[in-house]
Amino acid sequence: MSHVVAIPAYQGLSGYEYAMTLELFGLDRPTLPEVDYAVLTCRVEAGLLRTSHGLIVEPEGTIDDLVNADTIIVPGWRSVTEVPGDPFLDALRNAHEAGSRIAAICSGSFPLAHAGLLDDQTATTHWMYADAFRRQFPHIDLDPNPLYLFAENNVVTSAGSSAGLDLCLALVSADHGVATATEIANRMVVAHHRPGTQAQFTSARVTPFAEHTDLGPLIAWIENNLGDDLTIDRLARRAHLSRRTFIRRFQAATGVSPHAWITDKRLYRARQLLETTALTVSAIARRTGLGTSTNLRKHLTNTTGLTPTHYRAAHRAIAP
DNA sequence: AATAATAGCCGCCAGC
DNA sequence: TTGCTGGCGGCTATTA
Repeated sequence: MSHVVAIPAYQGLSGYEYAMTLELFGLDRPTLPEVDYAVLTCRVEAGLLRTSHGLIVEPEGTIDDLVNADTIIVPGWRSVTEVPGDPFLDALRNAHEAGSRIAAICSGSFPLAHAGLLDDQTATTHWMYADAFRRQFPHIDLDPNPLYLFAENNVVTSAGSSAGLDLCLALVSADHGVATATEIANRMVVAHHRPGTQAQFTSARVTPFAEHTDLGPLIAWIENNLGDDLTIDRLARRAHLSRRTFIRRFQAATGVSPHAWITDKRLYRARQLLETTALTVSAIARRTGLGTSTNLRKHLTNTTGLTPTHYRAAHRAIAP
């Protein structure tokens, strides 16, 4: 009997995540007979359903079908403030009660949280929504770092958009083993199966507000001098602040500690150099302030899961 | 892969 | 009082 994967559809859902889930679980793969998923899209709200970008979707099933699903994949919910209607929340609760595995992509974790399915669990979501999530659900332990996270109660949450693909592959892996998941990943031409523990890409989250603070000029200077020996003492002196105050002010401005922020920037620069130049890894490490190639390698694998060589190869494949 | 040295970080608290 | 500062001590993370 097929393993039923239900995808609830509502007004303003994420079309990308909806389609990605359909593609992964719905595509017929005759050469992988053991992979026997039956996808059922389920209408949660009445009327003409459009994705956040206006695509019209026409689900086959209804909200009542959720309870019979083996797995439910909840694509991005339209709002971090709007509480979904009770019928949807009840359906999620009933399905969970009945033993369905429930997975959320990106802001899809919000309906799960509203339904109480994440109470006293550890969950994740897109890093941009982390604050909104924590404010509304203080009793849920939110970890904004991983790509996806299996809670203890048969519920899984994941970070933004593409992390949903990693999540879905992880589900396949749980159902049919790593080899099958890898095979599917290869067919979808997804470069690699990334582990859930891999960090969400963080560079973007740290700068936007920083330049409007009193440390703005210093932060700009740091970005232009990543190759220098940037110790806390030197930076504090340059800012005419004590060590202690510098660290505090820096965190207030960027949200992360100086060292974490600088390493993030250095790695980002290193990635650019790996992509666009033929410099040796050691040279890139030196130039970006990461020091040694070993160190560069460590940070790169932590964040992307790829070694420098593989990282280069992956980008060459796209842009020779 | 394990280790030792070093630097970063943070709670605490007194002082302005 | 409140709020920010910054020195100290020591634990933790990072690096070589």
